[in-house]
Amino acid sequence: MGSPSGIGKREREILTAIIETYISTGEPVGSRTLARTNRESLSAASIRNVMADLADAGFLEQPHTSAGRVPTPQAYRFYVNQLTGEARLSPADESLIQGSLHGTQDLQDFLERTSHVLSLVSHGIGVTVSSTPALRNALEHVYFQRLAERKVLAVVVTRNGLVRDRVLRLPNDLAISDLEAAAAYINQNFRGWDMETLRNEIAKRLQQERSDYDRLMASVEQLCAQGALASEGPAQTVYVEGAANLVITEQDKERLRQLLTTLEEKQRVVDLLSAYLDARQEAVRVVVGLEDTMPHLNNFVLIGAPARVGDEVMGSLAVIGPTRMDYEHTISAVSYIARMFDQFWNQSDG
Amino acid sequence: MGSPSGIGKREREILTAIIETYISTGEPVGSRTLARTNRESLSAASIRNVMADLADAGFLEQPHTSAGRVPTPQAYRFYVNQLTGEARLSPADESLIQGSLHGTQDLQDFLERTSHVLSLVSHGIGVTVSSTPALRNALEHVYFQRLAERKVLAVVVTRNGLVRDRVLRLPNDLAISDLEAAAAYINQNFRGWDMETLRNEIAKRLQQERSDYDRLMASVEQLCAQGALASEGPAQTVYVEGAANLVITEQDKERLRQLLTTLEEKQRVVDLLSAYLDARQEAVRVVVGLEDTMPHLNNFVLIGAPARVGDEVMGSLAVIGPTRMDYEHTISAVSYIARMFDQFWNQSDG
DNA sequence: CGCTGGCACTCTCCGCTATCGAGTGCTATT
DNA sequence: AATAGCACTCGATAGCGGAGAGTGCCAGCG
Repeated sequence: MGSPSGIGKREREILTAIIETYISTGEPVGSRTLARTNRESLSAASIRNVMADLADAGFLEQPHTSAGRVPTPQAYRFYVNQLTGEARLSPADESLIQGSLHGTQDLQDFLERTSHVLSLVSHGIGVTVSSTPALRNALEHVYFQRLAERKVLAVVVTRNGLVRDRVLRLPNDLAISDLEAAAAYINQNFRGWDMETLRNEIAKRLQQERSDYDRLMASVEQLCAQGALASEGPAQTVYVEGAANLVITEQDKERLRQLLTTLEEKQRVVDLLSAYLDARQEAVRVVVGLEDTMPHLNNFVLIGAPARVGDEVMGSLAVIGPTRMDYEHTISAVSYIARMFDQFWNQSDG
Repeated sequence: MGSPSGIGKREREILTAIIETYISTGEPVGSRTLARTNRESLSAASIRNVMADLADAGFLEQPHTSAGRVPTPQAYRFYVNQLTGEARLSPADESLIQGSLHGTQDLQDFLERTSHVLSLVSHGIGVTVSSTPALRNALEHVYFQRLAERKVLAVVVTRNGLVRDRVLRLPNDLAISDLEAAAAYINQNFRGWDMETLRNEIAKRLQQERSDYDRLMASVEQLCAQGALASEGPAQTVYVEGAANLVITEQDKERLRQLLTTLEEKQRVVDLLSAYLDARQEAVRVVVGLEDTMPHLNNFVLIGAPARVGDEVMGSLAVIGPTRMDYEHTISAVSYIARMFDQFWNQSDG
């Protein structure tokens, strides 16, 4: 994949040069201009030959006959693979990120700020999603508050510091004491449990011990049935920022509209990230070729990483940007923030 | 204002006709086309005369000599004033709104959905903001959860159902029992209090009774100092949706970028709404001429209303759209949702 | 006196054509 | 195998001219 058979050093160098000039100029690059700008000057004609080969191999395309060549997704993949990944973030960007994230209070806050600063430094769209709580979603504490007749506020704190609140409408009214008992029962018995298995366990116990705990279990069951511990919760939080950057990138108005519409449908964004970002992988991942899953997103790349603390995945952060973007820079930014994330929570949890 | 001196019935009718055709076509309207489409057919020439007068009076403008006339902000204000406000929302829109808002759990949820549905029915930008809690912000319940050493989660439930959570870093560690005592103290003594006066009262009692409650009051004070009951809280929540609609409206790319950037800076949006939406007023308010406060927003209108339950203002909802938009329709939509808001909370609180 | 029709004039928009520049592919040459 | 030259293609740009829409003004009609 990284270096397909039949591609030698000369070809690789020229391909890289083409991609880099295309990224910086945005216009199809022709043999002549390339010959002029390139230091080890080969003649334009020789470059033409190489370009023809590269086009045959699927790395280059022509918008139309007699225009310059444009890199294909395959070319970008090649390019990304041969990046060293050693580029450092500029001090200016580092301090911008530090500044934006300073004083972060909790996960939601962090994700919101991150999506914003990502869009700033990458000139793309910054996207963050809190991890689907279905995975490793441990209960820290639950607490019920009676608001009105048959109306209860449930606040669930998960181990990773996510707070989820939800107003429940119950079929029967519960007294404050019932609620307190239910909360105490759940907190004592199930702290640290995964929400999903917790609900199953409660259902099971309900069967077995119906006679004993009758009143208590009835309350618990009623609360659970109304979704007090729903693991879907109020869906994942999704933050998308930097739509303005899209305007610069995209010339086709109709497509721009579609892109914005897509980004506003949060579920689509969640799907996109979860389709490509594997929670297990450690490093930054670059996906060229989003058009497979999302047709409007041809000519866009996803550069993302899981946001994790130790082993626990709390969410994902990503930049969606045009294929012609500064890869090294954006990759460093994403990985920098991902590292900051880990550090930040370790330091403040320890 | 509504009918400036020197403007008679004929002028009013023609002005209205001009505005309406401009709204529906989007193109400068000329005397000939107007003469053709209008039922009580005056000749084009007569209309020209009237148009010249209206232009002198500041209601119409010409993009260039020998183009049609375009309404000025002043014309829109006239137009909006003479609307009866009797238009009903179409059943389709009503059910769209009902459907989108069905199953709403809490205020944040409501505001988020509202901004979305507003953008859908108005083809503008839907904006909602939760009211600055500085006003009438009564404490319902507070609850503390120890997360780690010197790290405490504070969850504050306000009387209107807003839940605010915040992670506090304390200078000294507090035991779980300290936290429980502090919460109990606050809940018992200050339920229903305004957050601001509450903090002052605590400071006062701290002075007086230092000797007695020493340990308890120390905890309480520490928690307050770290902002457990901060009335600013994590700022107002702001929801902006429908950026895609902006794309259709706006032709100038640079301006589009600026608009999107502005809308992403939440504070700007809050400022905008609070500048024009008076919490005390009951009805829908239409503001033509946003360019005074926000230069990029020339050619945009704000149609908004406070979201209130009885006397309490919980937030505001608004549509920002191009000056040429369907005013009657949007006004009904905004007012419909504002009414639904009141109903919804009355019904579920009662 | 107000309304109307007519006329000359001014713009913008659209399509057509000619031209230019950048780029390609092929072939002859070193 | 690399290079230089040549003919050809295509997109972008500028200039031109006509069509359409609109205006202002003036003279005539009820």
